[in-house]
Amino acid sequence: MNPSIPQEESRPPARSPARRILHIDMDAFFAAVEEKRNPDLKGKPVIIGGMGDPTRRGVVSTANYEARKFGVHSALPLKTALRLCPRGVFLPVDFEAYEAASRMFKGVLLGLDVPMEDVGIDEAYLDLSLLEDSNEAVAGRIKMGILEATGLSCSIGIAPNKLLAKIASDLEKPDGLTIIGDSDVETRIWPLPIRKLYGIGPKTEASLREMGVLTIAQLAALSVETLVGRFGDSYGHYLREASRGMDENPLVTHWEPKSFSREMTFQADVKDWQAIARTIAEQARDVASDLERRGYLARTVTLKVRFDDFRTVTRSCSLVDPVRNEGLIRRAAFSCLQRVELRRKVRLIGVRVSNLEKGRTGSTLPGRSVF
DNA sequence: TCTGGGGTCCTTGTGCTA
DNA sequence: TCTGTAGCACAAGGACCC
Repeated sequence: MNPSIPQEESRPPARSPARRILHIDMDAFFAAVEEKRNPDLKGKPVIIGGMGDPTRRGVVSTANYEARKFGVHSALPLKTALRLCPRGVFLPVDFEAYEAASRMFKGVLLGLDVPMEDVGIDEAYLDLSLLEDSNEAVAGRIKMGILEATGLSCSIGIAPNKLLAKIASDLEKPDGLTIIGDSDVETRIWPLPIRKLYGIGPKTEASLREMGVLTIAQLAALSVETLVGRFGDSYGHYLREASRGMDENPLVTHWEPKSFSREMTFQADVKDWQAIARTIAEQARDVASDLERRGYLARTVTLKVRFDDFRTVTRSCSLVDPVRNEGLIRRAAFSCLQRVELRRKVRLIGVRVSNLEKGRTGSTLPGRSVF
């Protein structure tokens, strides 16, 4: 609810004016970029992830539609992907190439001169509410523009809010266009599995399945008391509204970062304290460099340790004054490490800085540390 | 058996202070 | 001075997203 609009208790809240929100999602983006620069890959199952070596640790970032026929999907361990699709073409993640393509397709979107929310490398929302052109005309222009600029296809969803637009863009992939109105929620959204709803991940899905809830319609039929009792006040109310296609969230056209982090999974689990210390030092240097480059200072340093049994612990400490100094971040991370019992082998180490505030660039302020 | 990396947001527990 | 409580900040963990 918009806090700037006074509400009268005796009347129902005024319905906000109809919005037209477009969500665009590039089709199998990383794989499409790879196929574009290497046409020999066309028609082959392409799997992108980690260092491109499926015998090493890593997960699938993107699989093209041919690879998906074998059951390969995002977040699948590369070793499993290799077992499912032994003739797949495995490639390393080339972020620079994907970011270059991302800038090109977002350039097309910016050309429309409407509010845009950037969502990661291959997605965006546009607010078309003030445009006079039809949904089909705008979508057609975007698709043509992106195809000309990048040679890539995309899928588009248009709906009265972000939640529905995102679901819509996923309904007809690849190269799809789906337009959903308020009155389509029962026929188009409710039959879908709960996992299609933004914010429902594997844990919530499992919890809802235990309750016999498999579709969004079944979720919408639950009382708010049931949902709040099971999932808490905030998330319970979110599920209630989302299952009914309700979402008043505005587009976020500007935001400040809340944290910077680096983490690394070792190729083989380690017990060697020196290897762990070296990694922490490198990660402290990298996050300090992020702070410097982006012009921020951080007050909190957090160390993350994942053991060979996948148990994860974090330890954090806050400094008296915010810093971006590599040495102080490293010392803070080491002090956190001293509070972790290293009885098992370590699988992953990570360093995060948070509690950010804007600071001047061009120096590595020493800050006043508790150390 | 296998489970990345870089983020955000929320919940819960705890300690401090008024 | 002691005790209970509310509010707040911080720490830790978990779920989710791309």
